Amino acid sequence: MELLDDTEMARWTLWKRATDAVWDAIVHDVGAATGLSGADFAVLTRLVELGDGSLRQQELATSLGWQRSRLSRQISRMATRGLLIREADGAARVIAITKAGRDAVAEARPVHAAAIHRALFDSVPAAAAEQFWSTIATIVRIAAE
Amino acid sequence: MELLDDTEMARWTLWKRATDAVWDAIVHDVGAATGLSGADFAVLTRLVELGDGSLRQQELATSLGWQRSRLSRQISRMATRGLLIREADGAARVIAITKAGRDAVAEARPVHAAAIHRALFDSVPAAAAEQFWSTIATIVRIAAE
DNA sequence: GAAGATTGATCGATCAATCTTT
DNA sequence: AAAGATTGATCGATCAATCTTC
Repeated sequence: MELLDDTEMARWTLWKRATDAVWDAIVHDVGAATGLSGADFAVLTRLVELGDGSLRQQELATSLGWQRSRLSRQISRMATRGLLIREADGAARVIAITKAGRDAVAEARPVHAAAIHRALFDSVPAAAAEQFWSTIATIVRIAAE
Repeated sequence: MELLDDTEMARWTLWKRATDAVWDAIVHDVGAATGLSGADFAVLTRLVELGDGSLRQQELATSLGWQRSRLSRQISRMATRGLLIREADGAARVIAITKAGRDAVAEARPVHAAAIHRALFDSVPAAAAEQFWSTIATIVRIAAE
């Protein structure tokens, strides 16, 4: 029945604040520049990178790690805003990015990249980078078990 | 107008997955053991640690870094469940933990601590710890600017 | 009926507007 | 009016139930 000691509590608080602050900074910058939410951006980049503009909804869900219903609603909202369209293919749906969606993601990407550099990469000293990123990789592996 | 190169993209994806996985693991374990959400747990531990059981709503909001309205609604839900009570003090409110709230947080704390160890601390090699946590501290400082 | 997707119900978060006490 | 808090409206997330196409 152990609890966290002071150092551990401080480290946990630090971790929580760091992870929130990085995400908030990126969402803020991308949103301010383009009006896209984190979810919007995630969907659009997958369409462009994995599917060259279109993907089956199923594949999109898998690559995002989202529930079907969440993606369905997200797509509805994005379709309303003209960022993508839904095309039927039998029982399946193919989601295709529109011109407006491509424009938005093209505008967002450099902002996204710059925000990640500023909020995250720039704080990791070059000398510590290897070690740091390998630790993060270990965390993913263990935490997701 | 730079974008992320492959290594950077991989690192960013890794970071996002690691931070999500750690939080999800902790929320899952605490929720499964006690029925408390991350927000419930955050509120209750502040009451106990900062206020020895009760705090002005204002102070609670500040220490959580939450908007007034969010806290107000969270407190309403928690009061309904008997985890705390609201007491008027002029225009202010004093939030006091109940017996049920104390029991819940007492049950949750060791689970929370164990989850943090497993999902986060155990993945940071002792030899890299100093360096790692000081990098996280730098990230907080820079990202939150 | 199995695979793929959407919908209803409900909960949680946020903004702006409002109410209350001093 | 200022400080403290709540409420209405709306958006987003999740679960279970439902609809559609094969």
